[in-house]
Parts: sequence; C-alpha cells; structure tokens
Amino acid sequence: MQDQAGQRTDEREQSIGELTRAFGVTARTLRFYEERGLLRPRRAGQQRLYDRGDRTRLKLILRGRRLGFSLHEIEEIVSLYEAPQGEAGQLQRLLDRIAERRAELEQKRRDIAAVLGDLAQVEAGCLERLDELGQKPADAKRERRA
Amino acid sequence: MQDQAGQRTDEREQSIGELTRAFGVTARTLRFYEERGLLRPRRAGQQRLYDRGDRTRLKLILRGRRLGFSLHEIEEIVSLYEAPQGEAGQLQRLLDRIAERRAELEQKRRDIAAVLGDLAQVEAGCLERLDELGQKPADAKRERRA
DNA sequence: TTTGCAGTTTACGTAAACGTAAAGATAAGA
DNA sequence: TCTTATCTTTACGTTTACGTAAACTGCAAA
Repeated sequence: MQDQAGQRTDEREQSIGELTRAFGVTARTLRFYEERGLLRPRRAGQQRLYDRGDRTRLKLILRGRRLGFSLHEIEEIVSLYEAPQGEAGQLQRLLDRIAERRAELEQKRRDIAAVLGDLAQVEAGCLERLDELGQKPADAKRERRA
Repeated sequence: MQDQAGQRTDEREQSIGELTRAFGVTARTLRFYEERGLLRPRRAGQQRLYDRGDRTRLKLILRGRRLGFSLHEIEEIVSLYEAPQGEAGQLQRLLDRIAERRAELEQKRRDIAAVLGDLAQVEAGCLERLDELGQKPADAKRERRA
C-alpha cells in the first residue's frame, strides 16, 4: 500500500498533525511527551517529523496510559525496552525491574477478571429481569437492524 | 476466627484507622471518597464506622483505581452493581453501559498481554546475555539463599 | 500580495486526587 | 487528672497531565 508520497505509510515520516489524527491525541500531548523526554522526533527546521520508531514509542506510551500507569512509570517501562546491554549487575537489576512490572500487570489482570466477573453477574441479573418483563434484550453483540 | 471484640472481623464495624492499615490507604483518602459519595460509613457520634458493605465497596474502588479508572468512572462502575431494578428501558441502558465497560476492560486486557509479551522478550534477551557472561541469574522466582 | 493553514514557542490555567497542617473533640490508660 | 492516641473538620498546597490562549513563522493557493 502506497500513500501520496509514493512510500509505505509505516516508512514515511509524519507531521504532528498527521499523528494527532492517527492516534487520537492532541498536538499539545505530543509536545508534552517530547518535553518529558518520552519522544524525540527529528526536526526539519522547526517542524517535528515522526518516524516509525517514534510511532512505535507512542503506541507503547498510549498502551501504558490506558493501563493507568503514570508518565513516569511509562518512561521506566519503555526504558526497559532499550536495555543498555550492560554488565551482569545491570542485567540483574533489569531482570528485577521486569519482575516487578510483571507482578503489577498480573495484579491488573486479576482485577480485570474480577470486574468482568462482576459485570457478568449484573448482566445476568438484568437479562433475567428483562425476561420476566417479557422483553427481548437488544444486545449489542447480536444482530440489530437500523 | 474471633477478634478482640469476640466477633468475626468481617462482621465487625471498623474505625477509619483500622481500615487504613487493612487497605493501605490514608484516612484522608477514605474521607475524600466519602466526600465524593463513594463511601457512606455509619456514624457513632462523630466517628466513622465502616461495616462489611463499606469494605466491599472500598475493595471495588481500589480495584478500579489499580486499573487506572478515574473516580468518576469508578463511581459509574460501582453504581452498576447497585442496579435500581428499573423497567425495561432502564435495564436496556444498563446492559449497554455494561457492554461499554466490558469493551474497555478487554482493551486493557489486550494491552496487558502486549506489555507482558514485550517484557518476556526483553527478559529472554537479558537471560541470554547473562548466559553468555557465564552468570547464573538470581531469578526472583527460583529459590534464593540469604 | 493577501489570506489562510499548519506548525512553532511561551506561559498561564485547570481538573483530579489526594497531601498536609492547624485546631479542636473524645476516650482510654498511667 | 494528665497524657497519649485516635478521631474530627476546615482549608490551603501539590503533583500530574495536559488545556488554552497569545504571538510568531513558513508555505501555498487565490
């Protein structure tokens, strides 16, 4: 697939505006992330140009954000990905930090399972009640005509 | 199991201090949640007394907090659990809101899976590198002597 | 040439979620 | 009775993660 510049989108550098539309964030947010050191787009004069690597980092950042990590934590997590290839002690500390993050994520996973379970219960109650009322639920999952 | 008052802990009412220790939150936080309408402990004079129901609600709140929901969202989610037993239209809207929340939670779940996968890769790289260095990793998961 | 859009920096504003300090009430133990 | 601990309310402060406005630049179409 080619874009208007004759290049594959994922290889082309993009302006800040394109990124805002692609990721649903504001330019302020992107500049703020840069200020915080989370992004380092190339510059063409004044203008920022985001390459594939920048977009990947942004994806990671937004992922962390959806999970409720602070930008500081996100910075730490993303920094794990760019391991400095250190010596044994460094690597060991890196492994420890990975273990910590993993523990947090697994806690979140348990929390999600619990909430999903609760919601399923409430939903079951609803459906039962609707059934008693002789109504058919317009479940978003089933087909629905306009 | 009986506590000092001769009652099972989960049936006894607890002071704010006990709750802070039990849940690892500050009294300020509990009062703030009350101010926001998320908790409604009984009063004995001035003092707050939290019963089993209050503790359950608090558990739900903290669960939502760990998942990165705002207090406003948490309020909405928790309110789903106390369904007002409404008529069909109400129930239908409730089902819709449940579906929305479920979608969010499933997104979070995908995000967690992705980050866990990334971490596993980084970890594998670390272990490999440590192996090259002829070191045995002190993995937190294995036994470890003092 | 002017208009207008997309970008830039600088800087103050804001909402959320508490922290923290002050000042007082109350109840239990020495 | 005095002290100490735990609780209360009131109120201002703080951090995070941006929002928003002002003022400027560069380019492209009309």
